[in-house]
Amino acid sequence: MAKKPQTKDSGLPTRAEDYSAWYQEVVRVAELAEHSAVRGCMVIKPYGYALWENIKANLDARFKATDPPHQNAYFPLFIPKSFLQKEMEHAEGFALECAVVTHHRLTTDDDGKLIPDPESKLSEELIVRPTSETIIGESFSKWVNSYRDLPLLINQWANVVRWEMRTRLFLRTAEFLWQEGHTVHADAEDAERESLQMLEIYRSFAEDTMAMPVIVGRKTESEKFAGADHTYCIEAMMQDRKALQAGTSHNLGQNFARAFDITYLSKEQKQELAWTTSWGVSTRLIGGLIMTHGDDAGLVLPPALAPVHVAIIPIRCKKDEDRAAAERFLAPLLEALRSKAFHGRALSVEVDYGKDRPGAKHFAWEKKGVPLRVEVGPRDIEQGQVVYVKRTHGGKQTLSREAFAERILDLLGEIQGELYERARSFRDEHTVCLDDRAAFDAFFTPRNPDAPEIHGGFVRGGWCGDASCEAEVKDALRVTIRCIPIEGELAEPFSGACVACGRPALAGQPRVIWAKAY
RNA sequence: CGGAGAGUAGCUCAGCCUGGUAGAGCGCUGCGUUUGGGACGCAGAGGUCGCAGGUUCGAAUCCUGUCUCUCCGACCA
Repeated sequence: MAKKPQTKDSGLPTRAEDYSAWYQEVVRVAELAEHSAVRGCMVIKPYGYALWENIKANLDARFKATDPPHQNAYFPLFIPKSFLQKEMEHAEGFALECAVVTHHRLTTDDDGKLIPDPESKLSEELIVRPTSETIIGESFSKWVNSYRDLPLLINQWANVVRWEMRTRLFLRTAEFLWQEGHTVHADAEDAERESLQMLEIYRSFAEDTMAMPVIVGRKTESEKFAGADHTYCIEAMMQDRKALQAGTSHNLGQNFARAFDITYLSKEQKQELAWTTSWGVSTRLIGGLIMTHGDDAGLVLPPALAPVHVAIIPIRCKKDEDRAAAERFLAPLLEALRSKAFHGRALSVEVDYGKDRPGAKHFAWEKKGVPLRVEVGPRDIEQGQVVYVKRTHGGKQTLSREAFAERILDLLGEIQGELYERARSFRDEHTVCLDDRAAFDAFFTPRNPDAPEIHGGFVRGGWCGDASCEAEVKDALRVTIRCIPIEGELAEPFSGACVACGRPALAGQPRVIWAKAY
């Protein structure tokens, strides 16, 4: 393992020193996940999984709250190879990273070692799902008969496997957890409406719940999902100024309906080919959360998703009578706090009666990103007050016990807002409009190529629309077009030149977002 | 999958060059003293040195193979 530089404050490498080491240490010290014995796969630990459960609960409610609502279902982990064969463009997109099941039984060889039983070779190999369009398409072709069956709006929460060569906890693992929505529509307009509706849910979840600002856009041909007509996405900027695709929504057109014969009888008594969409977000969002809000002291969590909202650290609680006094003082406070809810979730409050000294407890909860830490000592009990520290600022404040209980939702709301604002100004500070290739190259080139410092960001620049131009930039600088913005000022048409080649930018298209990406 | 680095206690690492049978700090357990931002004393537990072969009287150390992780590329949510 590479040597990890340490700072004496937090024991963590700093982001500026070594961003990658910082990320990995935050995942470790916050007890989110660890590497498993299986190559490329992670163990998600209870605190990390609690975060995922909160993400899941929030999104699940949003999916079910649409009109008409989406419903959850579950489809098999294994996909017959022939299903992938039916939509080759899609299959080719995943071919390089598929796990293939070839046998269904083990036996022992002459040395007593376990081997796949040659007698048990499958007549048709099974692919561990890298995504489920094909197997769900097969079901949908049976479920959809009439225009009355449409729209069909299904989501599944599942694990998927993509045999990645290079993995990083949460950001890219061979197996990951996600949700994948799959829908069927009577016409192109309704499918388009659906893919945009789900994109908007992702945007508001990212911004309102994760406090992570995103750019809403469309992928270029070369970046879109294989098999889709077009792909929408939300793109966020991490603190190393690289882009993270945080969610995607695909309008699949009639590609999968054609491959899997998803047809319906219309009102006009005609057999019609349906239109489908798919959309998903994954445990990668947790990586995004870490890299959007984390600081050199560790994880920082938005209150809307934090597994623990408030950590209470009693001072002097080892002796029975001291602990009893603390418990008596805290009982009404805990009751008041736990009866409240933030972003639809009851407040989670932990009292740390552990053996460590108070300072050690502060550091531990700070590393875990808990939004508010509260300190209650004998002096506070005497005066009926609590001392609290916001994770976003660190200064100690004092409030009466009752006032704190009354203010709690405001405090959490302030933290939620501060995190969003901080992330948005960071992104805006590192987003530039450029029209000149030399400036573009300089922007994306580190001063020290041997140990690249954090550099670059988002460039808003013109694009001629030519894929070979994209390829040339990617080859030269590892910079790609993250998206073509479709919302707000960013989506205003641009009539200048392509920042890469100087030819006129595509008419009616806005400046596109160029960046290095995860 | 290419290039580079690294696998020794839960974590961070020393020991390897020059072979002689396992170390430190932190963490963990017990007892005591402590407790308002990483406490201290005493006593303990914990490692077939990534794995498999080989050389040797003897391997953490030398050789071969293999697996895994990290970083940089290619590919990708």
